[in-house]
Amino acid sequence: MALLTKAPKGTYDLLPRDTARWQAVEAVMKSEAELHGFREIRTPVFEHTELFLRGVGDTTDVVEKQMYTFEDKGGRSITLRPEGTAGAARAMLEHALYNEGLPVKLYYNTSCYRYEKPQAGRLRELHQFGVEMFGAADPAADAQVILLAHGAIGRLGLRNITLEINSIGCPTCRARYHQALKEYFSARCDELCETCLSRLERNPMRILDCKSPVCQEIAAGAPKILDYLCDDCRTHFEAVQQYLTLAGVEFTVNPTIVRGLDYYTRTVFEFVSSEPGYSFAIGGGGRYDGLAEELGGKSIPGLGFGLGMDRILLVMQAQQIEFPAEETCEVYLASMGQAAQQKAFVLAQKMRECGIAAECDVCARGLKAQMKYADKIHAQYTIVLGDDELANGKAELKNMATGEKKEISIGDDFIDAYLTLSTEQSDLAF
RNA sequence: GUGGAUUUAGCUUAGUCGGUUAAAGCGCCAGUUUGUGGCACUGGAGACCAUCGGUUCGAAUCCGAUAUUCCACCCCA
Repeated sequence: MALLTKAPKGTYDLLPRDTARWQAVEAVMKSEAELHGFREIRTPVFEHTELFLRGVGDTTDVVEKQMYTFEDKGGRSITLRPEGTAGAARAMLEHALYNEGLPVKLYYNTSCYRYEKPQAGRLRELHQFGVEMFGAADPAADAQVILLAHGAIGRLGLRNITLEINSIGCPTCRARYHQALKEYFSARCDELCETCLSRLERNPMRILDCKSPVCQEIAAGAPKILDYLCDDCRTHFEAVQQYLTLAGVEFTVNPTIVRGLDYYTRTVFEFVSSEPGYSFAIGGGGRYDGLAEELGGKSIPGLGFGLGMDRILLVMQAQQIEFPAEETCEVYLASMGQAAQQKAFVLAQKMRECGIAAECDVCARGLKAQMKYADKIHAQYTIVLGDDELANGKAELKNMATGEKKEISIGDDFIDAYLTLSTEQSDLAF
């Protein structure tokens, strides 16, 4: 039992009682993306391993330590996608979507896989909503993509989320900055903590947000990325901020945002939750102007973001954000005896054919049990059928909220009678 | 990957110093005189006490390993 009835580590089941909220969140994302002119793309769960080595970067933690990679029966090295951008970029290039007019604007809602050590909001199967825009190099594109994520987060009603942005420059100016950082920290390497010593070579920018007080003090005097941006990158970053300000979006510039994927250039951003117990990034993204070329395609700029659906749902739950009511049964047809059960069966199906959510007994239970069930599923109306009703061709339509009953025909005019009565009732409610 | 905690019915928990049929609330199923939900009452089902092993006459309880979830790192959505 222990093994067979337990979902694998770092995964979980989405149960019927939870799917409605997910659908609600997904609907907001989809709607916001489509408002911005993005269209859905669905790519395979697995790709050639090479795609992520080249695209995401073979020295990143995600690629080095966290990929689900295996050899298939044909000897190919296959990897479950650890993120969504590489696959979308691959598909865009493969199908030459850039010939259908620029920019190419894509969105997706998919699961990603990373071999993580799980914690709350850190899973091995995670769900991301993401968008990618290709062929737009202008800062207005950066601002629009950020605006899209910002809009979706706002529409969901999330609170305590801050937008943090940074520019990590182009490969040229970033290399100069890394060099300057290395020189600065190397001079004081005997004071740095052990972790930061290892960061010195791998990713010196990480030292900037080390939690050790000593490192923080040293980092405070370190060179700033923004001072090392080339003119083009600086102008671009300033323009992005200007657009965001024009749009009335609040943000802070956080020079320590680095992002863990190699493909990023220039603008990077994160949406960070400060909800107590849930202080993590619920989404992030940036520009990746070199990605398409790195994948062997034509040089085409790009940018996008990923929002962590699992984390967003966690925060929404923590903030007790209300979700729209679930679809519930409209009419429950209770019955007593076989003839009535058959009649209920037929009437329920007739209602469904007219688009009315109807249920009837399929457990051959007693009337009381059926009424309890109708209550449990929040049926709006019930109708009880028995020998008397079958004989008279009439039954009572009961409003479960008010207890009010009205006579209803169960003959050929049943649907019409129901529609008339239920309309009258809802009119009364207003 | 490192360090620390957690684990008892579907859920939330109690369980004394190791002592025999592991307890409660909620939920589920059924009944409360034969045709109507919510309230109340009564009853029932449901737990190899995470798993495997060890100590012991005896383990939910002590020890070990493994697993799970969570926390801090690492990293990230």
